[in-house]
Amino acid sequence: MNKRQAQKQFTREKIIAAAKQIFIEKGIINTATSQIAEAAGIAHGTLFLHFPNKDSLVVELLDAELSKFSNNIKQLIVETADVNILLSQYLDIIQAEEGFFSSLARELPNYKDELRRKILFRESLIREHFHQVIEKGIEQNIYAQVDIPSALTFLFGTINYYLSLKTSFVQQGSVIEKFKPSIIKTMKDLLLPVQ
Amino acid sequence: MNKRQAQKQFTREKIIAAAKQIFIEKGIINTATSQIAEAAGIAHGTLFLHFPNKDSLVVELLDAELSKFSNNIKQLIVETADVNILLSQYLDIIQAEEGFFSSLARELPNYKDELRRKILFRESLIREHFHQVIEKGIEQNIYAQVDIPSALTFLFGTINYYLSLKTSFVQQGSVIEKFKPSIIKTMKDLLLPVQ
Amino acid sequence: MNKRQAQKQFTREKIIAAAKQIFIEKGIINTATSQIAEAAGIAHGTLFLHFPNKDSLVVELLDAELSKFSNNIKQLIVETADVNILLSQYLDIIQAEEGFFSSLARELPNYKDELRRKILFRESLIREHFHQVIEKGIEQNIYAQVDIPSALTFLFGTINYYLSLKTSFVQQGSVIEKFKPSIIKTMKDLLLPVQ
Amino acid sequence: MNKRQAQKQFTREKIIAAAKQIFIEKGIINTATSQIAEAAGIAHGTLFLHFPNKDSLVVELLDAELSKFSNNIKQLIVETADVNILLSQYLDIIQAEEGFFSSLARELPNYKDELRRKILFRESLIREHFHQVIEKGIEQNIYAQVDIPSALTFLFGTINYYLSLKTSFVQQGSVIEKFKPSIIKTMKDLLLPVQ
DNA sequence: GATGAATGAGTGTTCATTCAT
DNA sequence: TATGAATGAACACTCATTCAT
Repeated sequence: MNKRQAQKQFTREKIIAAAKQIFIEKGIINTATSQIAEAAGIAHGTLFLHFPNKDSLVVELLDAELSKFSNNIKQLIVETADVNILLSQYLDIIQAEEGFFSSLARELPNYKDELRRKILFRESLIREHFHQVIEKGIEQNIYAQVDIPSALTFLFGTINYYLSLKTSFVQQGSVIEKFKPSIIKTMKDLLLPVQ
Repeated sequence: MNKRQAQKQFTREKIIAAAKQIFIEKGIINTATSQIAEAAGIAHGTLFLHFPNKDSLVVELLDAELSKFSNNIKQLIVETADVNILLSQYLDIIQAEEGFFSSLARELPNYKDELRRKILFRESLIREHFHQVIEKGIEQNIYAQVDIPSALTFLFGTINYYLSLKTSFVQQGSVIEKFKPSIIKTMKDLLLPVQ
Repeated sequence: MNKRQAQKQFTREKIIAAAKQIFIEKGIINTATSQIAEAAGIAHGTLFLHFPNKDSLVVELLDAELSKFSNNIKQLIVETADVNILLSQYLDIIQAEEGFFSSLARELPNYKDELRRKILFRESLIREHFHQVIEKGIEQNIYAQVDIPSALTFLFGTINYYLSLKTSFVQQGSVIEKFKPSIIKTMKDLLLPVQ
Repeated sequence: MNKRQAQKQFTREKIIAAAKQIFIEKGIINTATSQIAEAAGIAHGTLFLHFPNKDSLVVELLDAELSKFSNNIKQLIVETADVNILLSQYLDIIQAEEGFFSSLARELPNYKDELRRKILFRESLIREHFHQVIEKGIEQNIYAQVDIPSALTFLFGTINYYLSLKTSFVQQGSVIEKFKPSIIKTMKDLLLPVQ
């Protein structure tokens, strides 16, 4: 990559970085593209040189971020077969980018169909991993015979709820950190085998 | 109340009614005040005679609606002591106004602090009822010794999740109707006493 | 009409008047709506209160102006059966609003289909009158047996040519005035009966 | 011309060729310079290396094209002394590049003074040829004693009118082809000698 | 000489809110 | 009290032109 390309890549990254920062702070939907450009230290028009429109910037931003996230999760999966540990580590990863996921949870229902589908598809891949681990646990009589999809919707729904209403649950600091024990405990209760 | 006051009250109610309709159909945040006024059959400026700004209309609308909802719930509570029945009826009430609650779930995270607090406070009252019923059940060894607040956050979080992403879960018809059995079943599993 | 309506009407007319002025001076296509608003002495947004978009302002402006023009022509028609007189008076009417017709001739080919059709339809009505007068003249052997539609296209095409390239034909003053004798003379030559 | 100069010349021609194509398809005024560059297969900035600004590209393009056209015409002139034949062949040449001349007719009135003057000067050269041929015809009593400049403005004005409003006269195919007979017939009528 | 990323003023349009009627 | 015309800041997006590489 020559200097030109590097420079372009750098600008693109400045935009993405600024957009991500703003996304975390106040969401993208209610942020003007001019503000994003200003935060990135570039001219307003430059933004549209790198992204044909605001939507595609959002798509790219979320796609990149969720892709990183997915990769982290995948590695995790391979290494553990215990739901509690998996869940604990999953929550840690979310917590590490909690501002991001909180904004995502807040804005997700307002995204256009296609983008929402894209994001929910990524979530479904993660659910799949949880599904397999729980399924094995049930086979081995470690876990109760719950309906796994329902149980997972409870889990993901609850995490989404905490994230989207984060500011109502904590004044500062991490919601996930605060409620992690209770989330894990409740999942444990739900999976507790009948004795 | 004299005639003038009655007239004023009537206009106010027309606005609220129109706003509610629009709120259900497409949410309030992305609806222009002029459209609300038009739907109410009043002049645009009249709206601001009754509400100092758009936000306060939303506050009033939601407050009124949730107040009605709360009353319905309260009656319900008195009459039942079984969580399953309570939950089933609670879901029925939500389903009866699913458009409204779906919009609410979608927009809630984007409301200003005060309004969000108000709405969550109402939710907390309902949680309280569930809490009491479950608590009694635990005392009577009918339910497992779960952490009640956590269990309830799972419940309300999940319902919220279904509602806010309604269009992703069902193409048409009711999400609540579709997932009611699985919600009830999973809560049952969660409360299942160790034997 | 109460004061309110009168005021609104007045504003609308201010916009139309300003737009017409600008239309004459430099054309509407290359004029920003903000400039039109400024010239009208109103806020930029006000313009869109009276016209849903720029196009509809142009349509209204042209429609109103051409309608006035048509009415003038109609009266003329009734009163004369001599092509030379008719043409002379027709040119006078154009000359009276030459700035307007010059801009129109310049911009017409660049208008959207629908608007262009509308305008050409009005022109066709006028052609119709000329057609009838010439037809009668031919029947009475006053005029040569020319193909009337073709002859009229020559006439209207030529007038259009002078108008659209006005600034190339005269530095100041009226093109129509300048070339009126030659236009009339040439039409006369064209209609001159074989003797 | 060394290799570098040759290369430069080649690039310049690529730009002109691409610009011509676009000019024919949709006109230059409403085409972005970036699109022209893209069509030419060069970088956007390169365009401004060869032409100081968009206008001068248009000037060059039209000048070159009209120069070729003029040469064709000149040859024609030498070979014929009959207006009908001359006109017929003139229309054929226009028809052969009708897309180009249609765009030109549409955009001409909107060009800056200097460019318009340049183009009209070329037209005047062609008029000159027609003038001479008609003049001779009049001397030989083949044609009526019309005012030649006026008659020619009728001719060129009419052709311009057909070209600039081409899409209103034909849905597809050539306007010139369609109206060639009537143009020739009407000119004949106009030049018909009094007997 | 060629590149193409960057610029920034400009575009048509929207909308919560104000205020004279 | 009710009206609705007016406001003007804000929005996403375009484009001729510049200049470091």
